[in-house]
Amino acid sequence: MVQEEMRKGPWTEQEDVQLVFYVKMFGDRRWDFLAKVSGLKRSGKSCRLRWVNYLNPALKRGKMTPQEELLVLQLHSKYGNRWSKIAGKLPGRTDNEIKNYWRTHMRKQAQDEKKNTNKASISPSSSNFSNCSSSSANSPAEDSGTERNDCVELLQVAGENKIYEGDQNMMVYSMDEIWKEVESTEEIETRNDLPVMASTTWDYNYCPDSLWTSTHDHCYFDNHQDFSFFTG
DNA sequence: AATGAATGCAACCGCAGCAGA
DNA sequence: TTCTGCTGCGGTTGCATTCAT
Repeated sequence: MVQEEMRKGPWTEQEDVQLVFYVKMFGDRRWDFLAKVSGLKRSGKSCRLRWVNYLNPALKRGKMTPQEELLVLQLHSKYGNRWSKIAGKLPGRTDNEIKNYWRTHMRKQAQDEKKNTNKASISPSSSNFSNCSSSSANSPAEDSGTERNDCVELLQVAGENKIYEGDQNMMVYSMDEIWKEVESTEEIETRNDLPVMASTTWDYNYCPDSLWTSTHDHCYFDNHQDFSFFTG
């Protein structure tokens, strides 16, 4: 058999529409199958990535809020570079997004530190963010309690137990509330002994899962249906 | 206005883990 | 038990946009 050449690189609008359609139809599993039936000349892997990082309607778009940024810093100090784990605590954010954010953050931090060392004699106080995170870039701390306190402290410095009030639509959480949220999800996680769902699949309630679950081992695809209007 | 540097983000790659045959 | 294919993860790259000069 001649292997059909796979497309790579940026996705077109047409491809996006097509992928969304088929994911809605069959759910966000069995990516190889989806890639085949959709007629997209993409690998299953590529389709999954596109969906998870961009097309999934559960995703939040736009900049991270200060509380999300703070949470990322804290969770990173807890989990290290386990981005999917961190993303699991930030609904609507992807591991890729967090990873990118972290890289940017680290880059900024490195630059700031460079600057600070240059003028250390002038201004001895470095940023609170870097205090909070730098110690743990590659060594996740076991004891989250102290980090938590550090961050509460950080928040108090920033704004008396409240974070981010700039946008009226934005919820205002205390750090305790955020941590309660984190801990409660962990409790459920350990109690059920189930893996945390990646955030990107949360609230994916319109997916007709039954199309997959009817038979777990085999995917039945109704070939009689005409989807050619998409590929045409 | 032009251009080079910095930044942000989407996408790819390789690997590990898991489940089914 | 071993093999194979699929999925998901983390690291990395490359391109487009923004910023500074």
